[in-house]
Amino acid sequence: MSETTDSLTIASWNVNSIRARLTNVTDWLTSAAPDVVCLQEIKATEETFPYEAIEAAGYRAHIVGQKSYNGVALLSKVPLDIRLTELPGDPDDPQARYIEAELGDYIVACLYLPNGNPMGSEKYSYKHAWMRRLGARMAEVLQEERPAVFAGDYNIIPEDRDCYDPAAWRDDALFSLASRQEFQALLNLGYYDALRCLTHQAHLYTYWDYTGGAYAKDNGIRIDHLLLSPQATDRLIDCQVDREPRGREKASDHTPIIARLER
DNA sequence: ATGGTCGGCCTCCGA
Repeated sequence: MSETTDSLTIASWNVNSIRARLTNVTDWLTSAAPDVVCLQEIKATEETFPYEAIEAAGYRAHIVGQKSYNGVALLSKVPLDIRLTELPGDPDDPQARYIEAELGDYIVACLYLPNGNPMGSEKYSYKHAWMRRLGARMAEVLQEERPAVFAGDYNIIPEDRDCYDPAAWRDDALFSLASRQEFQALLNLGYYDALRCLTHQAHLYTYWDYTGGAYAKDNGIRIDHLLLSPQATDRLIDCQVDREPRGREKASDHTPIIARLER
């Protein structure tokens, strides 16, 4: 997607360590050049985040960091105002999974929803509690009646067609009936799945496991999503998955998803 | 084919 003056491009990418992925990320920032980039699993803190390299690529970085695990970042070519650095609803939650900003009249949230495996574990109940907190926040934002983009790794496969082998994933926390229902509840608030608004492409997956040559066999799943408020949906021009970074050396297991909206 | 692959970090956990 090339830039135009009257549009805003917003991308989401789980990079699985910003330091291990640095050249892949800066190369992609230079070539794809989105205005705003939501990164997940940066696995870095303010002390270890490579601010200089990101700035050299033309982006200001705002991060919510954590050592070893999780961590989210908002990169932007244009100024934005951070207004939340944690998901409301549990002040004791120590995991770095949420950052929210304003950019003009837009609201942009970058989220890393818990994986939740194995089913029935404390991780699974944490995932579902986190999704209910996210729903409460998304309902609040909806009341502002502004264009809002909730971008991130949702760790949810919404439908059979978003998975190379639905039967194999039936009892996984990414595809359990309860997980899919909780994701549908987010849409039922009044949000739209950007990729499903405009396109009917063959390849919509955003993640391929590192094991077993999954990418070469296209054994993928679609778990990275951009959910849009009605006001953002009205401004949606295009939404694409960019598979190119997944095929490179030292790739993340996820690949970026990008939307273009009227500014 | 009862395995397989990453990243961080410290010999295992999370994905």
